[in-house]
Amino acid sequence: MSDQDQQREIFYHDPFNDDQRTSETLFSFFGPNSTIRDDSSPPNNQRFHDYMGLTHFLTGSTDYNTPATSFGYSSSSSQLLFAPEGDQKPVMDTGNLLGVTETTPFTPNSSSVRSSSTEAAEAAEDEHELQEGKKETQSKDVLENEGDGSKKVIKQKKKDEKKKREPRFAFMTKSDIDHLEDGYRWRKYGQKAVKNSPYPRSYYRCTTQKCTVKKRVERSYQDPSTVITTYEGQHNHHLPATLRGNVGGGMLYPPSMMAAQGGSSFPQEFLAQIPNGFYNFSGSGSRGGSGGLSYQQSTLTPIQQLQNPDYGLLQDMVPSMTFKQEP
DNA sequence: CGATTTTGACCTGCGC
DNA sequence: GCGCAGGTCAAAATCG
Repeated sequence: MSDQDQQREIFYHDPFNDDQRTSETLFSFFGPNSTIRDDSSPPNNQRFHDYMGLTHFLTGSTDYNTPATSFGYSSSSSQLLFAPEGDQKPVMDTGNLLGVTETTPFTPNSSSVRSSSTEAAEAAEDEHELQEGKKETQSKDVLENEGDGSKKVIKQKKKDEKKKREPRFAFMTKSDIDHLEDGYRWRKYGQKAVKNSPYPRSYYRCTTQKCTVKKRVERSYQDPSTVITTYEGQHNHHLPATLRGNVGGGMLYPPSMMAAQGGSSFPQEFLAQIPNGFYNFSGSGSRGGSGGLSYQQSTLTPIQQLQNPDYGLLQDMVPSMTFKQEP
């Protein structure tokens, strides 16, 4: 898809016309004065609970020592660009939801952003199904060559296994840290240079067995302070029981998060993507320290939700969101 | 010594 | 068909 198309088909979200529920529900819990709706307990609110767990994990992450400037409330400006499959490119400006007035225009011309939005959007196409027959054929060929092609056999098997395209969600985070802690454990499995960008893109996979969630992390070359994180898939497990530098669990939630534990109406799919790097918890002492509790909000900009036919639109995932199309 | 990262090779899809 | 770019694999290196 061309940039032109992308811009043409953008859908804007008007935060001012959002009902109050939306902002509270979706984003305000990220702030220190947030209010959390506690009016429902969906079956999957465990996911939300999981992310509450990231707090104690992050408590031990002082190694990263993110500057306050990167996570300061005042610097927050955010927007959400949805790039669902097909032609629609809704834009959701969440600046207001975060309690800030300034919003940063999304520039589709940014190649690094493009690589994460348009390309990811394109990647989200279910064209893999079109290739299915072809792949199967290749698979057979490889299997017949098992003598010296064990690697390829494994590769093909894995490819055959993942026919399903997982939903994706990308967002930008103002941070000096490339790989932001989110409570889950990730294993880096690749790194690639990004075209037109001096910054490489890193590929991570969730280390939990049978969990196929992946994420890509890259830094915007136009704004090196911005990290673009793209999640793909949904965790099928809780937070790892034993986390690096963790002592005990779940005792260091900030007030807003404590409140959130009571329940949430957030769809897990959405929540599963948001918290990455949203909070930076600095504990006292080094790794493993669990001393003073302080947290800072990072500047996070969700840029897209990439859905596939197996999953609903984000609007379905987050019913409380409303969208409107600019003329 | 197990877990994780690095890194070059390989595979695939797409545009020309 | 070819070249490019994105994505993945897996051996080697590194880390804790």
